[in-house]
Amino acid sequence: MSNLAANSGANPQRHAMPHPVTPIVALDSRAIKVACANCNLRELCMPLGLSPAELERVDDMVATRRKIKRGSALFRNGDRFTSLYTIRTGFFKTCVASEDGRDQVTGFQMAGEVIGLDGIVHERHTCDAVALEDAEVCVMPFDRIEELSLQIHSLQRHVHKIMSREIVREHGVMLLLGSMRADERLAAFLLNLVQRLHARGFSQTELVLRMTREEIGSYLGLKLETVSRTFSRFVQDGVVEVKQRHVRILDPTALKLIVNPQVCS
Amino acid sequence: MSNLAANSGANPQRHAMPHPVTPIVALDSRAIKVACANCNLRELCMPLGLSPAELERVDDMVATRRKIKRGSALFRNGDRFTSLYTIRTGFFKTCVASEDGRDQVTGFQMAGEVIGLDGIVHERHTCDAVALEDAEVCVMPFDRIEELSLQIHSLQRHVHKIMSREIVREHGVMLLLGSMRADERLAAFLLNLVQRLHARGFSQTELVLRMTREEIGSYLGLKLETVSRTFSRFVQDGVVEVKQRHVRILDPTALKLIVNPQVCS
DNA sequence: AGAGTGTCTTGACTTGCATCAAAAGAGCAA
DNA sequence: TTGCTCTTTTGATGCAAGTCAAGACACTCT
Repeated sequence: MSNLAANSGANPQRHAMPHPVTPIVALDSRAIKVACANCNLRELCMPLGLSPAELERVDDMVATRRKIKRGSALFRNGDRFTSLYTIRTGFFKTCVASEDGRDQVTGFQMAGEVIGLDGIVHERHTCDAVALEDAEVCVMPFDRIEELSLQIHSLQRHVHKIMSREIVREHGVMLLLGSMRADERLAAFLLNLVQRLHARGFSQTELVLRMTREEIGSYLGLKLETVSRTFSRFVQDGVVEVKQRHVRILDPTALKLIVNPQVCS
Repeated sequence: MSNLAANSGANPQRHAMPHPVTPIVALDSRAIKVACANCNLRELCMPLGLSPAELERVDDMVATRRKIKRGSALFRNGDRFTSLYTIRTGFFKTCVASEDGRDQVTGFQMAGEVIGLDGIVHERHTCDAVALEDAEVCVMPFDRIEELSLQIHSLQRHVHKIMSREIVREHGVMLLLGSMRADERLAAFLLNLVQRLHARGFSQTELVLRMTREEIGSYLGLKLETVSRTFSRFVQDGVVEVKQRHVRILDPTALKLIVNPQVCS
């Protein structure tokens, strides 16, 4: 069964990293002075090419940082909207609920990604953001973001891009939910996760799921049993190795082929 | 079968309007000078409370207007992004396609709504916007929008809200696609359409679908046969009257109950 | 009016996923 | 350790929606 089990340390992904990729994310943050200027997530959450002077003002924009314990919420549906949040460490899910209690995970967010955009329209949040592991976020009061965007042109553009990116991402999810089969959905999900992790310096082939089968199912419009069965089928077919939440992708091409039946890429 | 058939004139919805609601939309636009200042869609697409001076500058922002024939595209996936568009008249669908040719309608847009937000991130559009009937849009070059937002604070806020609204709307679609049955989806779809039409001065109970069953199906993650069958079931149950694309809602409460099994509202 | 095309409805059958149920495994506290 | 809970897997069965196919209907163009 290989050494997947051996990776069960505090952060298996780091041990598993097989490439000479500089990790953009330093998960132990004690030593690092917390300021945008020397934050290694900056290129994920801030526009490039800021002058030192501008960087300083952006630093002022980030009011505080906030730690969220695993399982508790950064904000909930109905909460007054005040700020956007950039994830420094940890992993979140966002979910909406219908009046009759059904709920739907709308996304999973990791370091460098921004949450809270849903709150802007009505000055209230319309979904829950729950930490799937102990997390820390930068709190950026939206008033200040708007103020500063008036002065730093590239920040304004950046905010627009972040929102547009979210819209495009959701288009992709709609495509997935509207027209894919269970195995295609799960394959697309795994590829997306691993690609985002890779962009943060982690392995391209190995990952630890921070969410339960039920949460994956909710995101993908499937029941947890279906998620589990589909994982099992992937294992049978030699496409991935799964040990609980540890997943190793053995055959990335096969996964891509599952998502995209005809054309390989 | 009642007078549904009698409504097949040029614009049945207007005849059908039963309330003393001032129509915000004037569908015949010949007489009206086209300028934001006296556009009756302004309160849908622009922030409230602009000064006359500001209004004039907003007018300058709207570079041109553009007519799109039924069936042709305002923009297509891959097109260079330059502008956002506000619909003046007509009806659009937006759709994305996967590499292997499946496609998914991501939304239907009507007068006063803004399309093109998807293009901001990568300066290219990632979906097609196709007119479902002859249409006219206001072309707003995005550069100018950003420029003017620096000066008109409420415009900046407005742009943010429009994007956030789109994100929230898509959350709703994800909930629908991820966790609802066919009848719930179709009921939610009808209620949403009629609600938006009502906000534009049309009937709360009667509407003309501008799209085919297949397009509805694509949007709702269903096959056209399922859409058709579900319509038939609604008719059988006396919830709606359907004659081709003319739909009359006989029992709005029943529709709401279908969407929201437990709690009536 | 008639032919042609695109759209919609309906029926018969199939299937992918949900549901229900049971048991195994992992994690945690006493 | 034992007991408890939460998560995951797997099996048996049912059903909602998909697929395939035929025909009806509506609209357009000659």
